[in-house]
Amino acid sequence: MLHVAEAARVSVATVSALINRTATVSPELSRRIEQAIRDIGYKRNAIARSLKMGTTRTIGLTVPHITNPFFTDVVSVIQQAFDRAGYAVMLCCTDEHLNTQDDQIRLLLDRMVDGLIVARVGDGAILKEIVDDANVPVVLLDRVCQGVDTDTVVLDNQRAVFDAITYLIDLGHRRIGYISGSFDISPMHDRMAGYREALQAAGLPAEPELVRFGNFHEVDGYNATMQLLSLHDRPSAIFSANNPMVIGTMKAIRDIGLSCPEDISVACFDDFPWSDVFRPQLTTVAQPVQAIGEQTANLLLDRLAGNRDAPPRKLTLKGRLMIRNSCRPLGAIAQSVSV
Amino acid sequence: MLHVAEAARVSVATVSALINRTATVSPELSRRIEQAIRDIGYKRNAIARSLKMGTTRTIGLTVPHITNPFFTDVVSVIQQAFDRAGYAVMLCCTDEHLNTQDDQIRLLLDRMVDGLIVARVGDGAILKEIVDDANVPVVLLDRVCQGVDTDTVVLDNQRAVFDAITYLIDLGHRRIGYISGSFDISPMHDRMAGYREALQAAGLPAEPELVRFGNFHEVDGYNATMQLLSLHDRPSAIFSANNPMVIGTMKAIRDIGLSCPEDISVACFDDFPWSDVFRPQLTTVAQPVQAIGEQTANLLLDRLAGNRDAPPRKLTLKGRLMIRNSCRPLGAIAQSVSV
DNA sequence: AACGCTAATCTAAACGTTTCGATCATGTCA
DNA sequence: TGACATGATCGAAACGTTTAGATTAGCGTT
Repeated sequence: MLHVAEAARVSVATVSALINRTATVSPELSRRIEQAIRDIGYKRNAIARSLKMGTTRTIGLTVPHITNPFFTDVVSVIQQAFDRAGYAVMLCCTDEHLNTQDDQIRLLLDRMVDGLIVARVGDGAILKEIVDDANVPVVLLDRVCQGVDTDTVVLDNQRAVFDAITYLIDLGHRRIGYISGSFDISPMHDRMAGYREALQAAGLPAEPELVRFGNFHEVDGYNATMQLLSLHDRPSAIFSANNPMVIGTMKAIRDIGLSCPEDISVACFDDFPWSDVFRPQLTTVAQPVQAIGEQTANLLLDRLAGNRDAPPRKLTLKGRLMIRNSCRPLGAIAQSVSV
Repeated sequence: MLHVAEAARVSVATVSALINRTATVSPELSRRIEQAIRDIGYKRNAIARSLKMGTTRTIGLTVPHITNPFFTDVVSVIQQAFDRAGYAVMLCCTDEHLNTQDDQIRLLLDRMVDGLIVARVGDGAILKEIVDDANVPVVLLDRVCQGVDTDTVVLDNQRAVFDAITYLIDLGHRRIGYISGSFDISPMHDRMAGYREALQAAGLPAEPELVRFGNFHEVDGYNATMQLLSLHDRPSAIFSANNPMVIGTMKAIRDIGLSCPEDISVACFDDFPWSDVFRPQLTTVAQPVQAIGEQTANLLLDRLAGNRDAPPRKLTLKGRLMIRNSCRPLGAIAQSVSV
C-alpha cells in the first residue's frame, strides 16, 4: 500500500479510504490510485488488516471424522454458506480423540478465528474454559456438551430411534440387538434412550446382552455384530446407532453365513445416498443434513453479525425413517404380509 | 505480551525471547515471566506473529466436491498430515465452478496461506497468473493443468481404465458403454484414452454412440445411462468414469426394469468402502487414497521446509482394479465359467 | 475582509509481535 | 587497576494495515 501511495503521489490513508470506500476520494486521485494498484499488482494484506481490525473473517470447524457421510454432507453445506458470506473455513478432524481435539481448538483460536463450530467428544469442562477466555461465539453441532451453554443444533435422537425401533417391533421383532457408539457423546445417550423407550412402550424387556458398544468404526460394528450373532438366542434384528459401524455389521452377517433381510433384519442411523439402489436397501434414520448445516451456519453468522448477547438458542431437528427392505416381517405378521 | 512484560517487570523482548527460546533468559526472570503468563492467561497472538514473520503456518486446500468419497478420503489424510506438522488447513469446495474457483483461490491467498493444494477445473491460465504473483508453493492434486508447471500428484488414469475395460473385454463384452465426466479436467482425457486404447488393442471399433458425457453428478449418470440403454443395440456393459455418477447408472438400470449383473454389467472409477457387502458388489478402480494424500502433503511440506528451487516433481500412482461381481461373463466365455 | 462550513487529504498512532543493535553488569586476564 | 570478553536484558524499529484527528483549500455569508 505504501508503494501504491508513493506511485500515486498520495498518502496511504487516501489509498485505504478508496479501497474501503470509507471516505470520498476525488475522481482525479481515484484514477491515479487505481492506476497504481493495477501497475503494481497490489493485493491488500489480510493479515495486517486482521491485526488492526481484530477480525479474520475466518471460522473454525471441527468434526470427528470427515469420512463419516453425515459430517461430510454437513461440512459441505457449512462451507458453502460461509463462502457466500465471505468467510473462510478452517477444518480440523479430531478423529474422536479427546486430547488432540482440545489442541486443535486451541490451534484454531490461536489463529484468531472469529467463530467456532464444534462437534465434540467428551464433557465440556475444557471446552468451556477454552471458549470462555477466547471470547468467541461457538455453535455446538450434533452434540451437546455438559456445562457448555451456547447455541446448539442437534437432532431429536431419542425420537428418531424410538420410531425406528417401534417400526421393528411392529414388524414382529422381539429381540432387537442394539449397537451403540461409546457414551462420551450426547447423541449416544439419547439414541439409547429411544431404544429403551420403544421396548418399554411395547412391554418388552430390556436385555443387557442385546446391547453392545463400539467406537464408531467399521471394525467395531463388525465385532459387536459377531457377539450378537453368537448369542444362544440371537436377535432377529440389529440396529446400529451409527453409520460406519453398519458396514461392519453387514460384513459380520456375511462372514457368519447369514443374509439380510432373510435371516436377520438391519437398520441404522444416518442415510447413504446409494441406499436406494444397492441391496439390501438399508432402512435408515435420515438426518436433514442440508437443514442442519444451514441452521448451524445461520446461528453463527447471526452472532458474527453482532448479535452477541442473545441467550443461547437450541435447535432440535427431526429425523426421518427411510423404510426400505432390509427389515422383514416376522411371525404372525409375516403370514399376512407378502415378503 | 505487553501486560505480561509489565507484570513480570521485564521488557517485551525478554518475554519473546523466553517464549521462543531464542535467547537465554535467567532462571529468576523466567520464573517471573512464566508466573505472569499463567496469571494473565496470556496467549500469543498468531496474527501479529504472522504479520511480522511473513508466515501463517496455514495452507489452503481446494477440492471440487467434498462429498465425493475420493476427495473426502484424500482431504482427511492431508488434514491429518498437516495437523501433525503444526499447520492449519483452510478448506474450500469449488463445486466444479470455474468462476467461484478462482475467487476462492484468491481468498486463500489473501489470507496469506503458506502453500496451496489445488484440485482444479479448467485450464491453468488464470491459476498460473494467480499463483505466480502470490509466490507461494502449489501442489496440483488429481489433475494436471495446462501451463502450470509445478509439483503434481496424479493417478495413471489411462492405464487404470485400460485395465478395467480390458477386463470387461476378456469377459466377452463387445459393446461397452462409457460415461465420461466433462473434458475440462485432465483425468477425463486420460481415462477416455484408456478406454479407446483397450478397444483398439482388442480390435474393437470405437463407436461414438457408446460414449456419453455428464457433469460428475448422480443425475448426469442417470441421464447418460438412460440414453445408453435406449439404444437399439444396447451395450452389455457400462463403465462410469466417476463415482457419484455410477449411483445414477444403477438407478437408471433399476428404473428401466433391468438388473445388474444379469442384464448389464457395471464397473466404475473410485472405490466405495461398502462395495464388499452390498449387492451388486461393484467392480471398481480403487485409487490409493492414503498414498495420494500423504505424497501430496509431503511434496508441499518439503517446499515449505525451504526446498523452493527444486524443479517441479510429478508423481504418478497406480490404480488397482477391484474385481467383484457386478460384471458377468458373456457368450462363449459364459458357457465355460460358472456365474 | 473576516468568518465559518464542508469536503478532501494527510499525519501519526495504534494493532501485537520479532529482532537488531545497544547497554550494562560481572568476571577474567594482563 | 584497567581493558575486555561474556551473558543477560532492554529500547526501538519494523511488519502492513486502519482511523481519529489535524490540516488545508474552496466557497458562500455577513
